[in-house]
Amino acid sequence: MRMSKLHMNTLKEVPNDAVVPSHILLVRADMIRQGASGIYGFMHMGYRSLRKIEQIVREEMDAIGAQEIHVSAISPAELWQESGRWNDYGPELWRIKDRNGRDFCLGATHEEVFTDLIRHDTSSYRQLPFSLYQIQTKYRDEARPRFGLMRSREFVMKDAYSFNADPESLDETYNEMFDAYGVIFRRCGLDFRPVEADTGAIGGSNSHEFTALSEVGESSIVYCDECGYAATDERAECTDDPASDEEMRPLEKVLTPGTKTIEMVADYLGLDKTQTIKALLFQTLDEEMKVNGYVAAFVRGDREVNTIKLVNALGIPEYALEFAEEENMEEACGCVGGFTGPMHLHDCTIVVDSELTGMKNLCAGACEKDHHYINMNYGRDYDGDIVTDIKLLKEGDRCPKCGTPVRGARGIEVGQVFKLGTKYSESMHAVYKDEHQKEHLIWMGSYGIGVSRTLAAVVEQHHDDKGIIWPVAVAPYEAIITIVKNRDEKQTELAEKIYQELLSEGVEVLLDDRNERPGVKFNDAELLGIPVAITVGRGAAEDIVEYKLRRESEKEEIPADEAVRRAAELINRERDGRFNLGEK
RNA sequence: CGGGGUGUGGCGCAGAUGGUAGCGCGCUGUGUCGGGGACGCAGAGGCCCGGAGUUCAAGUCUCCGCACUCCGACCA
Repeated sequence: MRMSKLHMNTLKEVPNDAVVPSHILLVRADMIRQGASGIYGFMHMGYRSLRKIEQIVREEMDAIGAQEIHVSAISPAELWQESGRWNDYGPELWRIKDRNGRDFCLGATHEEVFTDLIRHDTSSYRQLPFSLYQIQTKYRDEARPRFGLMRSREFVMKDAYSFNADPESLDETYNEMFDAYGVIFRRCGLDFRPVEADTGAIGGSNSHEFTALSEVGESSIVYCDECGYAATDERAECTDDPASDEEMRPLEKVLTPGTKTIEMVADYLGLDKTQTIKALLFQTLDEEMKVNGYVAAFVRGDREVNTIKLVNALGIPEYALEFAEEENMEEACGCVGGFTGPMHLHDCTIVVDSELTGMKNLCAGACEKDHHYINMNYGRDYDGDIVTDIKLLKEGDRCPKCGTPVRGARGIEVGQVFKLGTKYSESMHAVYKDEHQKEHLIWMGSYGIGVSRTLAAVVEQHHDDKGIIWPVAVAPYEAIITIVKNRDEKQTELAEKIYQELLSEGVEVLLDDRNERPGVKFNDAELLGIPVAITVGRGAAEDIVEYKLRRESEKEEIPADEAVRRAAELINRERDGRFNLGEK
């Protein structure tokens, strides 16, 4: 590609609405452009990189025998009603009507569509197992799109679905997918961790998230260096502290004026936070998003409530739980803001973290202004409607597998795999017959990769203050030839020669033949992040060029032939990203 | 959804106390340049987000919308 013909307009200044590096750089390099909040289009450079990621995904899916298809991004409401997700998915599902008023939605994910697709023509165990996938634009009407491609309302996703005869077969496919995901993200040059995850709105029994490590990521994970355990913080089980063997002391109500927070109470009474009970008040919503109940959740004062565990314990979808409107709940349930405890509450579901049942003589709100109880004990003084683990695991807490303190990290969720089990085959009646004519539900798995988000994750992990540093495997172009002085025929001729030679070597190469000053060209080459840069300048008469890799700081003056040879060699070695597979 | 911020040429911004718009970048032409976002000269380009008010007069003041964005909630 001759850059004089390229339609591209790089930006010198940081766009005013971009805050994270991937967003800033992708916009500045004119790889993406915003259409509306959370809606982006891809310009030539960005689209090339996107397609490279797609291609890596495609190759690895094909390698494990998954078959690529392509269905519509629009699906009829009936399918979603059949599975129950027309309601369960919540406002994030982007609903549209046709001219006759018939309901549709833009596909947020395609479990229903794929299940429907195969249920009519899958009748025998002999047809199983198989997997289908597509690479397609997905739509989720996010409450808060942000950070460019990181969380957008329209995004490119690879979604795969497996159809298996039994749980063992599903396990096998799941493991193949899991391994393929590792290969895909390594080939893209990402530093990532697979972690145990919650199944969320997709459902199912078992799930792993692939998290690309990044400070600006929205996922929070914990992992154990000792035993290798890794999970999203919301998913991670917590180990309860051992039960106390203290004697139960008599319950006592004490005056604690103005102590609305755990810190204040603990200070005022001279207690450790572990001797207090923290209350969090929620309200639950029905399908019309109207309040239909209240929940009081209790954890030890030093802990945080994990709302994912809480909704799972309550058996409600995530969107149906939110913090309570305090006054309303006080009126309905008898709690008192800042002084709520597990006693004297009524008309609400009381959820008690399992750890509290073993703790003795704790301090909790008395549901009366400026008063707390001390020496409160589970079983004697209060009970819970639900008693289970609702704590958030934090850095430094004990690993649920081996007890070593875990570490925390942030990351970008670039992929997630689910064992769906029979959730969809049951609601949508997808069955097969075994060799004895007996009907069984099909076991399913679902496997997603956020392709456009992966692009953002690569940039997050590969950039410097000058711009992007693409790994060769996902670079829009692999090499760039910069002509320092366009008017110098020696330079243009040599650059042209190198250009042709690289093309004939199969290298994807940009020739910067624009009538610009060298500074502009160098800056663009670095902003765009092209892995190999060959500069044709004052040495042109002697056939000497400058050879530099974007990811390294040293430049070398070498003969043009050698530059071509070295560029082609490096690019051919790194082009498919497989050289990364040996790393770990 | 709650709380904040911002909407002014393509982009980034400035426009006290109301008087009909300016700067930098970019763009067009031209000349001098040519190894790190050059300089000179000459230009083009704006219903100041929308609507309704107040006023002799509104980018500026008042309401009401809308959009984008940040923090949180939500989502994954």
